[in-house]
Amino acid sequence: MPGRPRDERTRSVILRRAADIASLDGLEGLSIGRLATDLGVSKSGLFGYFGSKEELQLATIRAATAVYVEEVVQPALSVPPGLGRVHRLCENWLSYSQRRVFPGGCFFFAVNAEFDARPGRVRDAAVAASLDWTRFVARAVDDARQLGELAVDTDPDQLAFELIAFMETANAVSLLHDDPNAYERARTAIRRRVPLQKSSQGA
Amino acid sequence: MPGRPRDERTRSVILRRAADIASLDGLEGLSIGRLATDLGVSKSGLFGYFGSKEELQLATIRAATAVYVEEVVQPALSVPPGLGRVHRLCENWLSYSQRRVFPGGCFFFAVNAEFDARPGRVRDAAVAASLDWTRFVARAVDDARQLGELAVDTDPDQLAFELIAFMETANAVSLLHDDPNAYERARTAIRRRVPLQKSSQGA
DNA sequence: TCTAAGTACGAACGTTCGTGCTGAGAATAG
DNA sequence: CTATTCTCAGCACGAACGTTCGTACTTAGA
Repeated sequence: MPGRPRDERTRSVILRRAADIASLDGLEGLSIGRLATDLGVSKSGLFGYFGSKEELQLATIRAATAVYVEEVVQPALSVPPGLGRVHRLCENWLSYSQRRVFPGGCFFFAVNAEFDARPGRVRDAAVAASLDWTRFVARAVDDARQLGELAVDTDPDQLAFELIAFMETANAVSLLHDDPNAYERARTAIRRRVPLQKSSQGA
Repeated sequence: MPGRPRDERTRSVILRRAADIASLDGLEGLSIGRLATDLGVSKSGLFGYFGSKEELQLATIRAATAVYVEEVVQPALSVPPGLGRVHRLCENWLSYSQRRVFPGGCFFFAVNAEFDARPGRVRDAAVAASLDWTRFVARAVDDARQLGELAVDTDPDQLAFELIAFMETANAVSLLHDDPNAYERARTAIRRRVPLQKSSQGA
């Protein structure tokens, strides 16, 4: 049973690179031999860290999740609940995608599209991460609603759907058409959909 | 019939199946051996139709484009320009995704996400198809605007971005979370963003 | 009927994939 | 110091990949 007691720092270096590659070529396009060559270690040595390709893929998703939480989620939690947090959340996401924290744009956009029709543990992990994120956005929206900063009859899931749609499409368009305007389009759409300040129609 | 290229009907059967597989597993996950086994022909025989994997991928994109045009674009052209056509376009797209014309949802959503960061002819073809579609939607929106059915200061590219965002995200959410509500969310978002009938705020 | 063209086949090429096994060398315990 | 443990590189394996090749078989035209 290999995989466990190895150097933790080396492991995280491997996984950070794995996430970069996966954002570009997908988690299937990520091959152990190529990753090993890339990092200047042997294929079997790297393999020993994980024990199987599927474990490597799952570990890569966990590592990417940590980056995502640090880049997008955490800094939004430092803002009090309400519209401010909603906007901060969206801006963090757009910045995370635009700055190419992963060279292939949002890691999860790539992986979700790759595994959305392939059963297995990797898909399950991707689905769970996506669900967490969707709920987090909906919660932030609902907080703002309950604080009276959005109309009482606002459907948090519906609004979260629309905000996520703008963000992910900005990511997609920017990558595919190398069009930096995509992010400004998303920002415009978000501003149009969600008021910047508390409106006068609170409950 | 000497001199004729290989049987055109067989070729299109191959490509239709290739598009189905690619919508599920991507154009890289589409392997010649598997496709041949799937269709009950020899690998080399199938290979002879295309000459290289890249040519097979390009031909598959062309075949999928034909399906897309027939399912989404053509029937929208049968309704006169204006808001009606815009709504028809969106509804055709959502129906095409929801009915799983390709078993993995929208073929182009899968392929675009797969190749958005990989240079090459396949990417170029995907980009071109995406650009055509985006312009087609923006044109339909602009037609409606010029007919006075949308506010004169409507930005067609911006609105097209938002509509496409709703549609593609419905496709993604439906696949990943097996959530049929996703399409209704998109329809709700579209109705909210684009009036069903000509409003009173025309130019 | 004979010939030429052309399709589709099986076999095999070299490469890369994921995955085991083995053995050298470093680290650590007594 | 030796003895044990752990890590990683090297090598080999079988399978699958895209691709090439030689060759039966089919068919059109002379």
